[in-house]
Amino acid sequence: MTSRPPTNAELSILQVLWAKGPSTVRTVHEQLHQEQSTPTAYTTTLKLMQIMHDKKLLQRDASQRSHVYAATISEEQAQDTLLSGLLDKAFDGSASRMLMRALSVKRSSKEEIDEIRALLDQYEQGGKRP
Amino acid sequence: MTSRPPTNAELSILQVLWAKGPSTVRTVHEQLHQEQSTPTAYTTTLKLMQIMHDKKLLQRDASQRSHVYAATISEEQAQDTLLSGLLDKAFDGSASRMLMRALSVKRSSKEEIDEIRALLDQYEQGGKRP
DNA sequence: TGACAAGTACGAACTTCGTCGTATGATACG
DNA sequence: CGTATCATACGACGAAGTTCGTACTTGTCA
Repeated sequence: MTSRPPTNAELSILQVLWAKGPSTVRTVHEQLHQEQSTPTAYTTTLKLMQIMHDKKLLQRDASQRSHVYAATISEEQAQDTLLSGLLDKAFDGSASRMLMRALSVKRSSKEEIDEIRALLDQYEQGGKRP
Repeated sequence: MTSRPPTNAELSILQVLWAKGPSTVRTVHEQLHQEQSTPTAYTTTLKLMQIMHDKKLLQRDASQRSHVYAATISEEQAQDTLLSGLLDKAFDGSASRMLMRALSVKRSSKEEIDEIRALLDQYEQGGKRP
């Protein structure tokens, strides 16, 4: 029953919805249109969102002529799905190994490094458990 | 020229090759066969590896009857490709944001946390740059 | 040498994703 | 009212990935 992680196109749509809250297809499409280097047709966005509704990735209010869609999963949930997939597939489940590569890829600033340290401290304090 | 990241099936094959070094299709297939919950036919592995050779993901020595294949990219390179894709797509390029989710997903041990801290120290010292 | 084992090559089918065109229905407004 | 506008629904298609069957080639060995 575990459905697949959101695809790229789905993720783009979800991101608009997370940022703007419940929106019509028109709104989402226009936002994407600005971001995309090679924009797509309106009906592409529409179909994608309909499919996502079938997949329960979106819920919709069809009481108005222009249906209003909202994400059914949070950004964090989506990130977790994607991340744990990658963690398992490519890093043997090791978060530290993954971070090591992430740092090598990303060339993080001193600020970000410090932020990560703070995160670790916080994690050790808060998220403790038997 | 930037080709796509390796797919899941391709990644499985690469992992065998990374672990065992240059190998025949037979060797790779038998290894996968053990790991897979629903094993695939020999010719599937063969075809995949042929395609990967076309894509330059594998190189091969065809001097013997059983061709010997080897990965043309390192595990680290593949991880970087996958990771930077996910970082861009889902985390707005922020390594710290990603780590935060990774920790929440993975429930890391104290040992792993310490390891990450060590990594950060090392990163700050070594990889310094203007 | 002839038959069997084991290898490669290749085409075909199926799935998922992403794309779009077109049909059809509702709304507004002159 | 009639027509232009804007929405949804839906079918089709191409690319990519994955799977497998089958044909062909090559080596082995009794």
